[in-house]
Amino acid sequence: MKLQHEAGTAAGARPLDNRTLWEQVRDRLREDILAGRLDPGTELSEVALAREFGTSRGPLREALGRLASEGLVTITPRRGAVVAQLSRQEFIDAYQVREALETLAIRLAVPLMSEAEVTHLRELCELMARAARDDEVRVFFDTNNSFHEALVRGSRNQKLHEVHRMLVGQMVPYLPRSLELRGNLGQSVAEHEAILAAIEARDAERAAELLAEHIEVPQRVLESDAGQGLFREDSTDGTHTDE
Amino acid sequence: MKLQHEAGTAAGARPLDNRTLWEQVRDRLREDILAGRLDPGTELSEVALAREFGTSRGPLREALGRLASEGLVTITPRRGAVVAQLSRQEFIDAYQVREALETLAIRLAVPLMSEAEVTHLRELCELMARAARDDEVRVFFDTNNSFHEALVRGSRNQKLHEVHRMLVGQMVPYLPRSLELRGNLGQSVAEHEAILAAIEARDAERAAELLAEHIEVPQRVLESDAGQGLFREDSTDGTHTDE
DNA sequence: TAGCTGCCGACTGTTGACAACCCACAGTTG
DNA sequence: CAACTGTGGGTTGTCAACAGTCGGCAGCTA
Repeated sequence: MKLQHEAGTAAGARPLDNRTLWEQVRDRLREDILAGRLDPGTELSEVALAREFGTSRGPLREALGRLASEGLVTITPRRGAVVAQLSRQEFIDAYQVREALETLAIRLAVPLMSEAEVTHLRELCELMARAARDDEVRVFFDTNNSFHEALVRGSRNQKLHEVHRMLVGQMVPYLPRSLELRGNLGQSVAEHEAILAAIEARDAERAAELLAEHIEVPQRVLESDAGQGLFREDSTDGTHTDE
Repeated sequence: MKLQHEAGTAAGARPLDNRTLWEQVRDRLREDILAGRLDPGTELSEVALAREFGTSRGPLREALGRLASEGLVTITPRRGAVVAQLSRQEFIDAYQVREALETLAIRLAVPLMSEAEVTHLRELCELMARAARDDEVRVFFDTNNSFHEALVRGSRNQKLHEVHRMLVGQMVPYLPRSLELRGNLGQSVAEHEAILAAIEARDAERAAELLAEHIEVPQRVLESDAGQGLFREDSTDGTHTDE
């Protein structure tokens, strides 16, 4: 093996912009979707977007294709691409899977996380508390995501991290609205603090239980009657691409 | 809404081949990888494959891109594509995630599966027993996969099914070899039968426990010392595409 | 001989054009 | 008036060609 390869370029010698065009397009589109600037169901015309980004249709097709594999857009052959829509059932399904993933994550993470990582969690928790107090839903939402992602990162499981990010990515466009459903943010903050306490006590089992309960909250709300209008009603095809 | 849209074409009126070229290419490449006809690390040249399939490079690039998002191939910008390789650590990681997913699946599936589905599981179990007796590793391997997939399908959770298929797809090229590590196939058959018994008794909790133990078997073997030469040693980058 | 420099071949990234397809709309027919 | 059919605009699918980049090799220099 040579001696190049990552880990050597900390900062200051970055290769300018070695990314290809379609990678840049993909990342920008992903950002737009995740930030809510592109609502689910929005049609994504290749020519229009190509004009907008100043490229040809090639890189755009490539980008759309990747985002489709991530579940962020839905491509129908010869019909075009739209920002992915989740039916209520699909969203509930995703929530269940997410619960299983994060439960695994916290079980792995509790004995593995460093003090610094736990401290970081505490900071995020305090940020959430402040955002809840000031009713800054957007900040609360982002911090909440950071908290859960930090947990997953703490598991030291790369595949878990990948799968989790993909799944959460699909849910993100709907999360702000489901957060509002959750009722007061205060309770959510309390739940996070309880989880954090269990982590600080290095009690993996209790942390996992609390996390499972925490994640189940919006799920129950959805399974009841509230929040009917958030999702499209027909459950024909959602994201599946083949077979 | 009109009255077209799937659900009307059961069989016999298929639209010949409405699939696009790149979809066909993707599916054939995926088959080749999953069936082991293309070993991990094999270089996938666009021009060579385009000639082989009789298309231009366009559809091929598209297909390779999708497979990359599925984790089946690894694309390095300006360097080309290779069949994805997993490090031992990544494989262990995937096994852990798979365990969490299938545990969730069986918990959901046990109260939901119909008698017909359980019967199907029993048939698969018997097929595995026969394959194990005759030492037909390939048949055993395929049937084993069918068994686990049937469990996931029984959960009625679409997202779970998607994520599971993606993950298993990444593991498949390495599974036959890890199956050999597992030792005698007989024990595996016994484990499956125990799981099936718990399902037939509609005991979700016991089924989940047994399944977790069952999946952990090859994991433990890997974490010990055996099977060192199966994976590449460097753990630089595996499948991650960004961030 | 060891190390560096510059070229060369091969590959991928990107583009623009052409062809095929789908949907919507208008016109026609009963 | 309702339903069907033909046409047109706009979209995506595919192709072939061009341009840029990378890695290896030959040749030069010390």
